[in-house]
Amino acid sequence: MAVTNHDVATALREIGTLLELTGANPFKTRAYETAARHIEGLGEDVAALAAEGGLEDLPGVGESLAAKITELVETGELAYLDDLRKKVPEGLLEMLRIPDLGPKKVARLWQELGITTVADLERAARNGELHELDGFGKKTEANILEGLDLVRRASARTLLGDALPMAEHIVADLGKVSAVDRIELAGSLRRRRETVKDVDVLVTSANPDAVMDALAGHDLVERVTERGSTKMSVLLTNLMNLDLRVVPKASFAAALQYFTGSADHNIALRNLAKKHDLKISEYGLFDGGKNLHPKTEAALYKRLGLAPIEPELREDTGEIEAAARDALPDLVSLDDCKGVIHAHTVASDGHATLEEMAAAARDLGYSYLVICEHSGSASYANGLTADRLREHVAAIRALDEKLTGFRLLAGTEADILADGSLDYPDDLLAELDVVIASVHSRFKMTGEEMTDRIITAMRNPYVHVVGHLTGRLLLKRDPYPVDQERVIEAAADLGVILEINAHPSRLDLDWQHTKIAVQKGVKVAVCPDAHDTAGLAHMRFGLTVARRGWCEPADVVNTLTARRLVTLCRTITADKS
DNA sequence: GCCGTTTTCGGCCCGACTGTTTTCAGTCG
Repeated sequence: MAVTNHDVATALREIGTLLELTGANPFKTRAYETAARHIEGLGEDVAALAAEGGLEDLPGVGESLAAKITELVETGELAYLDDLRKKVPEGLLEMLRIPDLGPKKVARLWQELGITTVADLERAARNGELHELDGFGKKTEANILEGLDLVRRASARTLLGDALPMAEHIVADLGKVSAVDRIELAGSLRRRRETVKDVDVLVTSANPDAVMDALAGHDLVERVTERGSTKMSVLLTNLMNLDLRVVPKASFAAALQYFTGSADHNIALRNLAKKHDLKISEYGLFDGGKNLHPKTEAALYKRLGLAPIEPELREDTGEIEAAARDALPDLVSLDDCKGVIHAHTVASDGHATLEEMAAAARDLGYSYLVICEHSGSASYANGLTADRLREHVAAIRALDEKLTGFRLLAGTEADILADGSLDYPDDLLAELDVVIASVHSRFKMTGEEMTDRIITAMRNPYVHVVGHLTGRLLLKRDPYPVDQERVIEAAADLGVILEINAHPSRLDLDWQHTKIAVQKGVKVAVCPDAHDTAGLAHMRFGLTVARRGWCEPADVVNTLTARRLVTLCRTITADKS
């Protein structure tokens, strides 16, 4: 299997981490991480770029890294990484996951006490061997044991779909506290990352202690882990960490920008500030010793010669350069979406009726809903045989007739069989308004077989949309191997739409490939994959992917009216026939 | 290891908090 951009980025990151553990120059380790990030966000194949000799044009890639990347993509191996792996015990990487244990401490535990695994570490901590070490005290030893316990109980990351509602609930409650002046969610939640490690909340207040007391007493707070005069950390009941920062009123905009991140975006922004002889911190934008106190984030960006950058775009993947040229996308929003595509009902594995789903979609302000049940091969999901689908289409048409001011459209989420065919006959598919084709079985093919399978399905004239392209379940199941770039090329070529499955566990396409797809002119459909009326709210999470993927309204087919969506699908079929 | 509107060498974002320290290193974001 060819070496992908992701493989290269992973290898470079591992080198960075291993170098940290060997006590290398921290700027050298950072260089590996920077390069990894740029390669992961790259819109083209790094192997192809290596073949053309263009690697050194990439930001963060110089002579040395270009040689290593070339070796990796040409041979599938990297001697430098293999050597590092031989030098550094594998268990040290696992130890780094423990809070407050960083590369320096782990390296000392390894070199001075011979600790190479988490099991060694726990035994040594319980035996009181750690506090003998210079710079390690009894408190550190106890914290390591506590951290070990936490790592075992908590998953490292939390789904956006779980974390965001919880964080919004806490922010709303704190907002009612009289000592709170302004309060905003910051960090990766504000950027709407698909999974998050913790919650960042920013507050201005004349009485920080009162705010901290209120947080400490909140129902969703398990215990306080850190509390200073401007910063507090708590462990939430779901074992997520929440950081609260209190800043002066005049610093709010700078602090919001700062604590929203990402770290990479902020580093790039600070470098840009330096070129303007300015300095940025969470307290403001400084010209010499003078704080310019930007009133809004937009004002801060403007002072640096940049158009305002939406939080979802702040990943240092080209947004700063685009802002400098005033070439940022006009991001799609939920309000732009006129209709919902991809919902199930009791006919397959959903929990609500056609009537209930249609009413719920209309109540949310949408003007149409496309019903897409599973097909017969998805027997586990009570998928519809051809005969049952014919009856179901008739029921959808009949209900659509009765509804006023709202359209109910007939679709399917048909299984893509192992050979790339669908399990419905063409004459039946031709009756449907929207045909989504998805892989739900036989995940263990090679990447090449899987990619061929999906592209074969896309060539079927009646297929309008490819569902959840990689089949990933966030924090649970890795994507099956599929060459997403090749599928995107095929979609551009065939005019096929790619689904952004909006279920919080999927968010598939991911935002990185969404960005690549729309850059190539591919349209996307944000699909809640709703199995009940509450599931229609997943649209919100799908939109975060679209926005992080630089989608404008015209890139997203949900912004079309029902009539225009049906016309688009007919055109796709006609163009392929 | 990368990079240059001052630089091909000497920088590399910046600050809060904790714990182990009597002035600071490590970690985190």
